[in-house]
Amino acid sequence: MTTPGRGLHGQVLETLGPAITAGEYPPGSVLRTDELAQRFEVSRSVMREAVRVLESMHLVESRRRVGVTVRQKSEWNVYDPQVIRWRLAGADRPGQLRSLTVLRSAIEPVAAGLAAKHATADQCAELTECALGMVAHSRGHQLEGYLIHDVAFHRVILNASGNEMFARLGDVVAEVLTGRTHHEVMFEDPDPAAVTLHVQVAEAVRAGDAVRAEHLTREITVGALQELDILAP
Amino acid sequence: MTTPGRGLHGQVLETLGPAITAGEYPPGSVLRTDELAQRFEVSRSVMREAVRVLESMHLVESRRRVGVTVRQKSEWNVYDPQVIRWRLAGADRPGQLRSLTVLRSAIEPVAAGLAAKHATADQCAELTECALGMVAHSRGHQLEGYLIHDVAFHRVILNASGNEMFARLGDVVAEVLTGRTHHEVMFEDPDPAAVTLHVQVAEAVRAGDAVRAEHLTREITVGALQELDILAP
DNA sequence: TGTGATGTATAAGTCTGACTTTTTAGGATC
DNA sequence: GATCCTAAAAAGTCAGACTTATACATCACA
Repeated sequence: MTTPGRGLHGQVLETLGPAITAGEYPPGSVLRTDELAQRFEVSRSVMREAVRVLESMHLVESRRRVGVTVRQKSEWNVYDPQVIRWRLAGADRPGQLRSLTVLRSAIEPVAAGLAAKHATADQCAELTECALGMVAHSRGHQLEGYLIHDVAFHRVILNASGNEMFARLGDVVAEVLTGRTHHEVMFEDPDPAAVTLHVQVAEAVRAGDAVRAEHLTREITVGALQELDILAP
Repeated sequence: MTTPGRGLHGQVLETLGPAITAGEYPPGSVLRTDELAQRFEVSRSVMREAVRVLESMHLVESRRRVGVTVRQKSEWNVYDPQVIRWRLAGADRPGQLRSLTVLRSAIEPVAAGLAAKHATADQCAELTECALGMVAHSRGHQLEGYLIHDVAFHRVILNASGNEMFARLGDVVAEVLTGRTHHEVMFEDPDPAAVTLHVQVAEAVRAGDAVRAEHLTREITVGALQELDILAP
């Protein structure tokens, strides 16, 4: 799924990044480049490049005479796909999934509304195809096939919104949906109501009915929130 | 406002980053590290670190025997605060502001709804204070004072939502609001209706009325969209 | 003519060692 | 006790040599 560590510095990041995001080095911890270089058995220049990347993600801050300090969690670039992957692979995976699901619930309905206005004929067709694929795989424990079409469906919606910021969340949504299917409790077939909603969203988008598309998508995301017990009493 | 180029590699990024995001090097363009190092009069190691940062932002891709290739715009990490700043400083500033405003319109209402449920007493007090500050500076061309309280208001909402993904958009919102006041057409005093809405949102959050807080905030963001002529007929 | 193996040039990748610069801690001085 | 000075520590910078992957061209063979 993920690109396997481009170069030596990439391999270092593959273990150092998750370690930091997992809180193994609590905020305020100070690391030294030389020591890290020894620990990972790479040259200083390679380790420096790795630190630069962590710094650009706002995970650490490098200062003279002090060292490489781990930043507060609140400063991290939590939208960086790499950071998201690291956190999803770590201990606070549940919390991360909840945060991302709430984010989805805010974005996707609006994206669907915009998609109803801006989607091309090709995108409408693709959307319908995805929805039909979901229907076709909604029974008889075909979870993998269902997931593929589900992910594709939401990607099309986000892309068709015409907003680049929304479009870039395709990977995040994919990660959340995949995570739900693979790691969370989901042995049974998907909720038939959810499947129907997807089909209806595709129809609404094709019909150019923005209000309806937004409303239906909101129902989908409410369902996602309920699965994680995120809802007001 | 922004940290002025930490280190030599940071200074290089300050001119190379904006150049790439501005499309000065179109996607597919190939740069060579050595050549760049010469152009910027820095050593190869410094230039390599700069390239690593650009690579972590998915602005470029570095491959052996080929060079440093500029990626498609659709691959960029558009949520990276640095990338956002670079783009806001460049030619496609208007488009960027529109994208971010649409993003706001999706996020902030949901954030306000969550804030109504999760805001602490301190946050409620701060919110009220901000709203009152906005009222106090809403007449007589006190745009700067108004802006400060406006930015603070939205930051509190996002933080009080309790969602880390929302909280991290505080800087983005600040950038959009500041941009609107400073660069766009805004000579007149703010719309009184908008000021009232902010006060009402503060009240709703304090009262724990999530639905009302969300609805009122949606009205605010609709106003922001209308200012940029983003709305369906 | 097309296809597959081979070779080569190229640019990134890596390592090392020496040097510079900034910043902080701690001591000396008043 | 406050201020200044000194020394050490760690990141930062640079130059040069070497390694490695790989795109591309060349050539042999079917």
